Amino acid sequence: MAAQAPASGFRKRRRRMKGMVHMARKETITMQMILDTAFAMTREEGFANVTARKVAARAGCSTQPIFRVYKNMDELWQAVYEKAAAFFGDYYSLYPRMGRAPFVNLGMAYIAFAREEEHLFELLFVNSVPGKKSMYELLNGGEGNVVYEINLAKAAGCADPGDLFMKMWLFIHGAACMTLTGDYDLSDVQTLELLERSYQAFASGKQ
Amino acid sequence: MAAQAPASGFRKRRRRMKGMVHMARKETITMQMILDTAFAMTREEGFANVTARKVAARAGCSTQPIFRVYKNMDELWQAVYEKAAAFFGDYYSLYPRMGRAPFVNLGMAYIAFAREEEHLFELLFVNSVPGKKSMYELLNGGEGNVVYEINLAKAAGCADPGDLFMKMWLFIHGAACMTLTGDYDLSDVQTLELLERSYQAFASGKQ
DNA sequence: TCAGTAAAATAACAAGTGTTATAAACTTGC
DNA sequence: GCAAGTTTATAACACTTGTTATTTTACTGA
Repeated sequence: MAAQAPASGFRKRRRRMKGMVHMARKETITMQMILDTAFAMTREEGFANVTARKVAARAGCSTQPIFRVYKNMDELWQAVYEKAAAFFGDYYSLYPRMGRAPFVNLGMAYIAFAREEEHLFELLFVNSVPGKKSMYELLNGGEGNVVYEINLAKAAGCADPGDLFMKMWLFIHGAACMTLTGDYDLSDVQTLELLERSYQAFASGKQ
Repeated sequence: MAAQAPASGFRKRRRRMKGMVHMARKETITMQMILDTAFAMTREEGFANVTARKVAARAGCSTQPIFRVYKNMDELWQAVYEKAAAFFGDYYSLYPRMGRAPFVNLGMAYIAFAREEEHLFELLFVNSVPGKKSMYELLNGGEGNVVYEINLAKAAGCADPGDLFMKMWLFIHGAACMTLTGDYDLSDVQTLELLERSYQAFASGKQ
C-alpha cells in the first residue's frame, strides 16, 4: 500500500506525503479568522486587549487554534501590526481629496484616521512596539505618497520641499496626537482651512 | 489616667488619641519613600512598571508598607501622576530662556522634556490615564505660563493670540511626540531656530 | 463501518498582578 | 521586663497572562 514506507530512505519521520492512506480533517478555524478577530479587537478595544483567551472567546473557540496557526502571541501581534499598516494605506488611498496644497490631503487623511481609528493610530504612530516601522515608511505605504507630495511642492516652486514636509508634518502629527487626548477637536472643514493656511505661511516664509 | 475612656461617649472604637498609655512604633518606611521610589521607577522604566512588588523590591521592603500608607495601587498611581505634573512645572520654571518670540520658551522646554523625560512625558501628555489633566492645565502649571505667553503675543501686536497659540502648540506637540518615536531628532539650536521661524510665519500670515 | 489522523476542547503549569490574613518583630510607656 | 500597640514580613487568595500536555471530537479515505 501507499502508506508503507518507500524503499528509499530519505523520508524524515512522520513526513506528510501526497497519496497517504488518510487525509487531514478540514480545518474549521483558519489563520484568517484568527487574524481578523484580533485585528477587529485592536480597532475596537486597543492592542493591549488582544490576549489569547479574549481572541479565542471572540472567535468562539478555545485558545488552541490560535497556537496551531501562530507559533506564539508575538507572531499574531506582528501580523495584526502589519494588517494595521496595510489598513492605513487603504484608508489613505480611499480618503477623499479635499485640499490643493501639497501635504494637505495626506494630512487630512492622517488626522481623520487618528479620530476614527484611535487604537490603530496609537499602535502605528504613537506607541513604541518592537519591529515598529518608521513614520516615513508608514506614510509612504509602498506607493510613494510622501515622495509624490514632495514632488508636488517642488513643482509648485518650493526651494526646500523636504524642510516644508517636516514643518507641515510636525503640525499635522501634533493635531493627530492631540485628537487622541481630546486636546484637538476641529471639524474637517476647519482642519482643512488650518492646513491650507499653514502651508501658505510655511511656503511664503524665508528659507 | 489619661488612657481611660473619657466620660463623654463620642469616641469611635480604636480611635487614636493624644496621651494614650502606649505610643506608636516609629514608622520606618514612609509615604514619601514609597512615592519617591514609584516616581523614580516611572521616570526610568515607565508607568506600567510601577507594580506593588516592584516598588517594594526597590524600596527594600515587602508590599505591606505600601498598603499601609496608600489604600490601594490606584491611590499611589494618582500620587505619582500628581508628582509628575509638579515635576514638569519645576522643569519648565528652571529651563533656560533661549527664545524671544512668544511660546518659544515654553515650546523649547516642552520638547526638551519629551527628550529627557520620555516616560514622564508619555504619562502626562500622551497616554490617557484616568483623572488626566488637560494639556492646557498642565502647561499653565498654576502660574499661568500660557496666559503669560498669550499676553506676550498680544503685546507684540498679534490680533488673535489664541489662534497663534494653537498653531504654535500643534507644531510643538508634534515635535515632542515624534521625539518619543524617534522621528524627530534636531538639536536645541536647530529646534530654537525652527520655532522662531515658525512663529514668524504664523504671525505674519493673514488672520 | 472503521481505523487513522488532524483539530479542538479541557485542563493544567508557571509567572505575574492587586490585595489581604496572619504572624513575627519591633518600639514605647510604664 | 512587660504589656500594648504598630509596623513589617510571610504567605496566601483570586485573578490574568502565555503556553503546553492531554483528552476528546470530528472528519476522511478505504
